[in-house]
Amino acid sequence: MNGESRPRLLIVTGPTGSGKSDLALTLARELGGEIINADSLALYRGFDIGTAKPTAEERALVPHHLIDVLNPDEAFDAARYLRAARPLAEGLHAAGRPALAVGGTGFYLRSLTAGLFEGPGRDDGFRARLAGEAEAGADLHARLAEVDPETAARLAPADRVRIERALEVHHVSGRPISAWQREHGLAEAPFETLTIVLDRPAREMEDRLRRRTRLMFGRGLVAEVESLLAAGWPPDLKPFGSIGYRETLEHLAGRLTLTEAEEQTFLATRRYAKRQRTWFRSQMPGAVWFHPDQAEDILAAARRFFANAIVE
RNA sequence: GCCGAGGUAGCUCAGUCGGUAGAGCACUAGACUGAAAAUCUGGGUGUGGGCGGUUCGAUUCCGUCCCUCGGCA
Repeated sequence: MNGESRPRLLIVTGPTGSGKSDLALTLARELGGEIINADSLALYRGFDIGTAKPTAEERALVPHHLIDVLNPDEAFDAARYLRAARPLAEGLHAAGRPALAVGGTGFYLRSLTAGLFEGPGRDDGFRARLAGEAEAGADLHARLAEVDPETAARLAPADRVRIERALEVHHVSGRPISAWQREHGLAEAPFETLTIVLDRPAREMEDRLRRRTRLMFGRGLVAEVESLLAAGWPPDLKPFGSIGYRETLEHLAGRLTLTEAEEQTFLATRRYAKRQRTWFRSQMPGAVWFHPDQAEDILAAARRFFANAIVE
């Protein structure tokens, strides 16, 4: 189909440590574009070293959006990401500037490009009540089976995040989440997208993640955490539960040596990279996979993508 | 050299009154619609230190050698 062409959005993603940020910076400079962060943790101010956030110099070279926009105690989720990122991408397109969504949070990227059903948002009061009941021994999975057997059958009894969300949606809207999901079908497509997934051979990733982890601790991850704590942020905030930060907190609490904290951070990062790959494979069909060394090819593909009228 | 303890999965270990073995972590595959660096699901990957003996059958019992750790010389 021709007609009104949708705004174009170039997505650059890949597992942690694949080299997304560097390549995206190159692409954005060559294309004269701007970067919209798609990393769930780079949103938080003060979490710099452990998130390998782009430096001030890098951000001076290319405009970056959605970085350092949250305090550590601010709630955030895929819906808020969608609401923040979509207007940015549309605005860049309207201004004639290539928009690049760059980051490893696959769920956010899919939400941006495929949407989320427009049901009820998070209800913290309800969540708190549920948590209390679960504490008291309530079988939430069984409860879900009564109101939404389809979803209960799909979810493992231990998957409390999804079970609580499903109960919440039913409680607030009176409709099972499975109905919302079927109706929505992840069928939104507000953008014309080119999705580039960067990846490297296992051996290479292993070396890079080792080096990356050592560098984070060498650059003062422990001091960064200490200063966040000194600023009064409690250690149970969401971003403190992320890789590198939780291990550092364990170290500061005396439960891990520095060496153990670094080793566990490395292992967790490697495991996370694997999960990301699995997500990109199954949830981002149509993505084009490259080795970051193929920068020339990627740039050429990106130029074509932004230059040509896309005809479907 | 002597005495003691121990060699079982990639690591730390459990167990087998003799019927070829299993936990955690690691690894691997997967799921994912408002917590996503989160949350969860499946999979055991093994010359049981070497050689010999007893036995229908040895990782298990016996002998011997090797190795590791500790103690004594």
